[in-house]
Amino acid sequence: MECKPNFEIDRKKEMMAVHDAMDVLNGKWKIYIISSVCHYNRRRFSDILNDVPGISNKMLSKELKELEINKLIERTVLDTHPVTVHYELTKHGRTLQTIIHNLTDWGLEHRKEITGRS
Amino acid sequence: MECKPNFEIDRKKEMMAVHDAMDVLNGKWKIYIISSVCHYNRRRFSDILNDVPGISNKMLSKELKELEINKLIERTVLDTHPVTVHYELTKHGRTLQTIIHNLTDWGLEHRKEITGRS
DNA sequence: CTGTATCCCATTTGATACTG
DNA sequence: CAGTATCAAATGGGATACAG
Repeated sequence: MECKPNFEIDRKKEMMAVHDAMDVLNGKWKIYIISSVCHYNRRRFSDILNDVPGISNKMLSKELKELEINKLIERTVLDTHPVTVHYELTKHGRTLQTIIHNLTDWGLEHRKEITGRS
Repeated sequence: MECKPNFEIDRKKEMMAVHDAMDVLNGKWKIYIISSVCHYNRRRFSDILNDVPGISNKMLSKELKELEINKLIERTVLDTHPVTVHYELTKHGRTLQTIIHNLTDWGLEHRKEITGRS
């Protein structure tokens, strides 16, 4: 088994990469926020607040900041009175669509599996 | 836009499915545990403890139970002294490989994006 | 409208010790 | 080896009030 050493290194790298990805999607709300913004292309703070059932303004604010730091969404302040703020996915953020789609498919299959082929 | 209503229903369903999936992968350790078990096909408690850096036996025990409840892993007790316990992925658990692979790829790209094309 | 600041509770996680 | 028990600490998250 001369492939074993590389095998191990690859596994470390894989774990790190998965960790990076999960870190970004972590928390109770991020995927829903992304889903909301992605779905409408461009969305305001209070719109997202309505889109995501149960989220508080505090949490939304916090999560949006983290998503911005991770360059997944872009925040645009419009000079209106009172101010309007748009959020939209960056190009990088849109690359998450594949993952969200996979998670959706898997989630549907999983529910079947757990509930016994409902 | 006569497609709007279905659009909305689909979004709810999608959110629910993604939620189901994230629920299962939730917590700090599950994906690493899955990754470990998957990688070696069959793995013992203490092996996983070593594979996943930083995890405590309490957490490992708890996470393994949840994974078992969700039918992602199977626990086998061998009648040795002292007892040996094997964990392996179920067929359903193995379907997570696609997602883990996607997360890995995305994580690598994300790191490039954040660190500025390292 | 778009947030920020507090306060406070619940859940999660870690450290350590112990059991069959 | 494969866990459990217990206590303590950290974190997450809701409610409410307030600010630009």
